Amino acid sequence: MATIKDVARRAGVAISTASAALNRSAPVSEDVIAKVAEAVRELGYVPHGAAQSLRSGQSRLIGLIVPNITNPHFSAVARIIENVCLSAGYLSMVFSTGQDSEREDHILRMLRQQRVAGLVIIPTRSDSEHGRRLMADIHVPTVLLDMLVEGLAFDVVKLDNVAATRLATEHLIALGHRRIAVLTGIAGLITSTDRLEGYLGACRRAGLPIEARLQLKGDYEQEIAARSVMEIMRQPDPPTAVVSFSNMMTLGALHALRALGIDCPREISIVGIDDFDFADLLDPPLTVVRVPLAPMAERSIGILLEMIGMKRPARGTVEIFQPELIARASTRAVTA
Amino acid sequence: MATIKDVARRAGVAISTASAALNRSAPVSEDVIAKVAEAVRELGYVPHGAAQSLRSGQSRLIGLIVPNITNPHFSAVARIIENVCLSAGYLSMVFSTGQDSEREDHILRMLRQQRVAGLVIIPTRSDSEHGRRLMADIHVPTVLLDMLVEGLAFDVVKLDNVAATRLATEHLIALGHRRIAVLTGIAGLITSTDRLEGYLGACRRAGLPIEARLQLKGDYEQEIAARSVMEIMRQPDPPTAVVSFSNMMTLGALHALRALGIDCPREISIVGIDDFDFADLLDPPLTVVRVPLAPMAERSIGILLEMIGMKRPARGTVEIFQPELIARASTRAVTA
DNA sequence: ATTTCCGGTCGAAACGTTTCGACCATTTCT
DNA sequence: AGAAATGGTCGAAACGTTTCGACCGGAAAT
Repeated sequence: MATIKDVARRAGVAISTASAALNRSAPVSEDVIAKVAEAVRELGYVPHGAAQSLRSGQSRLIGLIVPNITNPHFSAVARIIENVCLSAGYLSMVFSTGQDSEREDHILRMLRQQRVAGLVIIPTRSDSEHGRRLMADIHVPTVLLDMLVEGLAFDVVKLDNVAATRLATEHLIALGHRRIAVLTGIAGLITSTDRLEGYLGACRRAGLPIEARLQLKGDYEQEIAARSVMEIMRQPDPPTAVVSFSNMMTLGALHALRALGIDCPREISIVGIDDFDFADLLDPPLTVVRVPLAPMAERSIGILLEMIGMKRPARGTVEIFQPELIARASTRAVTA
Repeated sequence: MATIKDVARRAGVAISTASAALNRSAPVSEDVIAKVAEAVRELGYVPHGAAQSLRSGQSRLIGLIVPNITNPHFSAVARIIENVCLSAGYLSMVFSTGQDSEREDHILRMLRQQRVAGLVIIPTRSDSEHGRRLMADIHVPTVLLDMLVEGLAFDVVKLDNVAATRLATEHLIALGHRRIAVLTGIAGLITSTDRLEGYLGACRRAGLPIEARLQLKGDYEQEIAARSVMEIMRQPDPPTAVVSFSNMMTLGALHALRALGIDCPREISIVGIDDFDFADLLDPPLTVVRVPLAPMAERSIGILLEMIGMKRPARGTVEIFQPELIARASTRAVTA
């Protein structure tokens, strides 16, 4: 494969001149620029990224770490970040942790080996121990998306999670529901506690009793959510509505209800956090709280590229985006 | 950041010995191995991928190029390939072409700059001109997934596309349908022509008339499919069933029908190629032809890693996987 | 007892870039 | 007219690895 040496020889100039011509990193005559460009074309020269990276000490690689690329929520993020990176001359590398912190370690290590220029992470956990570990393992500019890790100097782009569940819960309350279950997320995650707080706050403000049994176990994935819904619906006094913390858990809940022969929305209402492409094609079309994902993803990669470009350190700023309720058919006034 | 030089100094050995100890590339005493490992731990040394890649002439990067990572079909592929790569010590880099061949060029170029060790591609087109261009641009082991490009020496892993639509069409015919529309894919793609052939063959064998107007325009995405369905359903003598070439187009069709107030499956049956997670939660639960995606993806990356590992050239082999019909509620016997 | 072999270690070259100081003509300033 | 600045070019060093040939001492083979 052709190297810059071949290009230089063909263009009849020194290697350093060819390099300068390619990168416009020093004054070069028009004549030479043209000859170099010509040689590049003829030889099909493509610079060797590893050599550039080694010498210059910078890479054009951006790491993106999400819980699961298979989830429409995260693949949408990946697509946006890929686009922004590509048009800024960077390359994004996406990885799924699968909520496995060992795997997260491994990925982080591989990315470190590649000397990525920066990282966008949707962390698996948000406790301070995990935060410390992240801080220790990461030596490049990093933006946390969707999730705040306690007391860390990373920049963060996130949703107003309290507002998200407040919107959802108040919507149900306005429809007359009084026994509202909530499908919670992984315990300890700030996302989960915030969303729980939004729900609890709305209940309290409406004078609804807070029942522990209505706080269903979940992990943001389908299966456990389905099981939790199964259980509660078999008990006496089942809830008349459910607030789900994620779209995958909403699907799990629908599966469970279908298996039990319970009709949504006639017998139970469901509202989930996070809209997605097919939400309106489901049976029933889902009422959801929409997360402004695209702007959030764009902003996060924007901040990251700015940090990299201007060599500016993390400021620990937190940008918060507001959710919005989209009422469709999975919620309905309670029929006394 | 610590280099192998630091590690060597700390362990009290030569750089080359440290390297040999790390890679087991030459006999090294147990004693030295231990000391080097110790030094690595103490310094938090992580090898510089670019330097390794530059010197050794090989990278541990695998490129994956799909039409759109946002499509559940492709994100599932990405996840599988990521897993296999990671456990084989490689790193996968996923990119979406968005059916844009200029963008595909750009991506290919960037991957070439990174000197990826190999490529898994789901090509945007399959005509021979595109094939030639691919062949010219690609100088690394490559496996084509899901799509055969005419007369090329790449190894290919694909679905039996003719069988897929044959299964779908015969299912509808068995239910008594005689005016069966087909939502076709991008013209010129071998996938599309194969699928069309499967449909036409089934129709012919059943003695159904072939009507050109029933072959609806599509591009594997939602929007155009929706428009095509809108149009045909407004004409006299609309079809009683539709075979869709992709899950996204099936969703588009569903949108269109809903907008027109046409009930599926009462007034029209739909069967789509490619199952996905939510297919059974849609309204109605979708009858689909399942594509054995996981085995296909695993096989493709398996072949690729084998080619890279054994330095064996492409053999131009084609491996074909068989689809399977999953009958759910979107298809129903025609009511005369 | 001499040669051969082998485990273990080392120094140096090489991979393909970027970057820096040096150099040479010109031009511009004083 | 001489000094200083400027545009254009070059050679060489450096980035952090891997790899190769050379070396050494001791064990095995003759």
